[in-house]
Amino acid sequence: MTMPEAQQHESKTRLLKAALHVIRAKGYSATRVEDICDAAGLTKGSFFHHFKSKEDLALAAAGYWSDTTSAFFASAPYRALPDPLDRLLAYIDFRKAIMQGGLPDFTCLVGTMVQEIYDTHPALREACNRSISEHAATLVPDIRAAMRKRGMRGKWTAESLALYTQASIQGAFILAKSRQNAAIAADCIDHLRRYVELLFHPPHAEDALARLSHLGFGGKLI
Amino acid sequence: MTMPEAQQHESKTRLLKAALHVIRAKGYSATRVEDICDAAGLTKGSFFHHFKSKEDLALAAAGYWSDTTSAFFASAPYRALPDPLDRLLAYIDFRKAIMQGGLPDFTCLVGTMVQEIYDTHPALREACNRSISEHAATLVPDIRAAMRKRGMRGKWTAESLALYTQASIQGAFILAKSRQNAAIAADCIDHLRRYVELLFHPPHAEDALARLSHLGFGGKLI
DNA sequence: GACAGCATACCGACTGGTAGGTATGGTAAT
DNA sequence: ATTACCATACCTACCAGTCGGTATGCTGTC
Repeated sequence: MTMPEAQQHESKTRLLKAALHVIRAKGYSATRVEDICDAAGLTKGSFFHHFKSKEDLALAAAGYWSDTTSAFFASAPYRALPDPLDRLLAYIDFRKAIMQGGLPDFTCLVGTMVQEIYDTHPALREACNRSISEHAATLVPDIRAAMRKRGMRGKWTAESLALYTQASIQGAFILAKSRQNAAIAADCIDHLRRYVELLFHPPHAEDALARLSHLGFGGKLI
Repeated sequence: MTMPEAQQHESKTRLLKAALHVIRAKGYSATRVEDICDAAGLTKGSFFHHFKSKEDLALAAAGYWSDTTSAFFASAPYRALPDPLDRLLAYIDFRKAIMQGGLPDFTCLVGTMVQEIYDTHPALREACNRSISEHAATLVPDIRAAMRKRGMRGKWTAESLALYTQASIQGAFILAKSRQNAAIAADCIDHLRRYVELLFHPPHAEDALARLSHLGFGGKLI
């Protein structure tokens, strides 16, 4: 958690917001600090007054990203649902619903950056990792509660499922970028939702029996 | 498909192989052509003799990547399995098994590049897209055959499932990079495998009934 | 088989533009 | 008047791409 937004000067948050957009469009290495200044309507004087280097800005941007996104999800309406599994599924639906506008508008800043810098900028990598891991962690209580509610005896943990949702979403962004088309990302989210449904809502016994009879095992149970 | 490897001069493939490794470690924008030359043990003179620009190299690298990976998977032992679903699951197991060595060794070149350049290098983006899409397409016949074999009436298509496997794998790489640790990627692949199993091997009726009874619906069927 | 003629392959110094960062100065607020 | 904020001008390292040059073939011709 970085400093509350209200205390930051407007220019600083303008630079941060500009950074989010430009970096998501061009990647970290390819964005010049002047690109960010232009997008923010400021100059390098202002930039280097608020940030001591380009990497310092990236660190601040990762923190800003974490703060704004976590506030965004925490206040989303689906959070009010009473059932934990419903909340988890609604989270997935929400992730799909907010894929609006251009790719740089809904794509993940830290997922984009970490690919370029994981081997060369350790501090920045760790900031990205924190952002992803903390977001995933917000899903864990609901997953755990849903598991307990149905007495699940899985070979997987709530933590690993939470991280897997993030992997699916990040991968969906990569496909969307490669096709320059958000539709494929929505398809991926559908698969992710289906996975969670299958994990927690296994097919009804009717279906299972029908399927067994289709395979030649029918009647054994009855 | 680019030119057969045998016809290319050794130095050119040395540069291409070096590019695969360096770009996967540092990203496209941050790799200097001299980095690639150093890794290949050659000089810029040789580089610009074989490639007319850095982007030209990246295009060639994407083609080389497609060629070598598709040959690699086509000749993998699991391809000999008779059942299409077994082949699909074995593909997933294989993807997990080849996650060995450092991250730049098993990570995806085109998935890494496309994040940086999708908005600024259209030709390169398209090359990355071709590589991903063609690889995904190799899974479609097996998925389709497995669906037919069990008379599946899914709301999803073989193509979308094939692409989703790629999204999961790409996302797993992002998590692995952010944690500097391949183990998390393996966990993600386990979830992906579980999803495919659940899609094609729904739980046995015994389990389903047990679960229903646990929820208080037991006995209705019998 | 020797030699001319030419293409391919490679080297490494050089150039020109670029971009991160600095130095300096000006303005408004406290 | 001191400090925070921001703009302009400037510095300098870096890096994609160039270019002159060398070495090594390969091909036909006498």
